[in-house]
Amino acid sequence: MVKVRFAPSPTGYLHIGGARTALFNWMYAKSQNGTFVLRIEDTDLERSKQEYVDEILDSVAWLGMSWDELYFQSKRFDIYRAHAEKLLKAGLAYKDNGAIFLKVKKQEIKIYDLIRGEINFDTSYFTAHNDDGAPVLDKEGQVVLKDEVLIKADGSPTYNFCCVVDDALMEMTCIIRGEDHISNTPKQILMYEALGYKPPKFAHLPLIMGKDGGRLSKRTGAVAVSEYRKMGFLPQAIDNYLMLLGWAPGNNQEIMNLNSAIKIFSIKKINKAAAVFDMDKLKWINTQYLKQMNVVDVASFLKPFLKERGFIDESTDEMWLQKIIGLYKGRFSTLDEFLERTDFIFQENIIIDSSLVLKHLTNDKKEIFFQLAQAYETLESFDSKSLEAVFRGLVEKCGLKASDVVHPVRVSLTGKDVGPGLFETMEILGRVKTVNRLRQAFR
RNA sequence: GACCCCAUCGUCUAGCCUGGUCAGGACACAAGCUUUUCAAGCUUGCAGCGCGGGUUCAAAUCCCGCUGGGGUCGCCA
Repeated sequence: MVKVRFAPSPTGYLHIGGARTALFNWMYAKSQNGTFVLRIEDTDLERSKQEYVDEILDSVAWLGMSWDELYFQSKRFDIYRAHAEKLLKAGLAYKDNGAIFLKVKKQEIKIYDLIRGEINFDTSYFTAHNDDGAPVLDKEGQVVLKDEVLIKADGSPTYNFCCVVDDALMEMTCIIRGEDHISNTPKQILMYEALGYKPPKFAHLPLIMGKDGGRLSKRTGAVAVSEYRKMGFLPQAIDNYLMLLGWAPGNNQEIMNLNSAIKIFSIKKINKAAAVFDMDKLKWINTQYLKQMNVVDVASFLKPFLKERGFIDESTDEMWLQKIIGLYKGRFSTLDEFLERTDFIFQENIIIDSSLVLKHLTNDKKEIFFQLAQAYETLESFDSKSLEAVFRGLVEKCGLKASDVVHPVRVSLTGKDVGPGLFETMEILGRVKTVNRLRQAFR
């Protein structure tokens, strides 16, 4: 029976790298019909915050990962202490300055990694080194090994110790975590051995890097899952993108939901090399999911955001909103982009960039704008077909070309020189805003 | 610096284990079609096995070295 865990520390928001680690753990558990545990590593009482715990739990759930068990290390301090005492009694650990240390002797440590194969370490390298890189030696010329802290002087247990005790007690079968933990692994193996527990298997995931090749950070873009949520990414899209970072479903398939993915997921097929996070591809995937969704679902996804900005309220016509979404489907990859393109619909007044005014709202268009406003004001049915018919009629009468008027009108109505079909746009905008904006164009 | 990990188009990757298909797909980019513009869509194009040695009839694939990148060196997690 497979059992794995995601063990975040609530000293910050869940970031995209952590989310991917959680995802691979979750996918592995699900693919093996195993158990997925969420363990909050809040042993650092100073830095751990409840708001981060809430945010992490919320983000994990939002991404569609459900956990079978939930633990908080802060509630298990007595367990860690008991284990330390046991080592003390067995003579494998000692007390010094209030802290409890595990004695480390020189030895080779072999770890088996499901992704990387065998990795070998020598405990001599745990020691401090001189400036020239040589290990510190004692009087007899032996390397001075640095013993591992189990319990700190303030009585709180160390990360490595809690991790080992918990992973052993919770009977984890495989530890899937980031590559940055490789160097912790030999220290932890030592603790497993001292405690008399059999070490689990390990799988160290390649790291996710920013565009600059360095670690993913705020400098290279958003890192918190919650930020992506606010930007209007769909959880399915983020899951899909994240699973592609270091793993491939095969058959040249890329768009794949979690349910299908867990059927074919294999931990051994995970890549060894670090991957660069590519926002463009994430956006593209988000677009793919948005396009697969029907307007009703997109509407319910968008609504909370639109409400928050005061763009819509309870009285907003549902059909009207769906019509807008239908018109813009395929034209936006995230909520942010949607708002960027449709703000003119929701806002009372628009600001037209002066360069667009200069280019499109030239005085020779004044007359046709006047006539259009006049005609639209009294047009019986304000639908795109009628609007277009009137438009073409008037334009021809004025001896103008439709395309020469379409763009200026679009600019006057939307403040943009690009967008969906002009007449559908008018229909959605409605008579009042359309006529007013046509009139205001030359004021 | 020491130790550890890694190395296929600009990016994500398939192929590597079990050497022999013009190294396949996707994003991005470019061009064309379509169109009142944009986007979408369709078509096409550009672009890669880091370098050097081996092993072999044959190497992206196996071995070694180099170079390059990343990670870790806390009584943080």
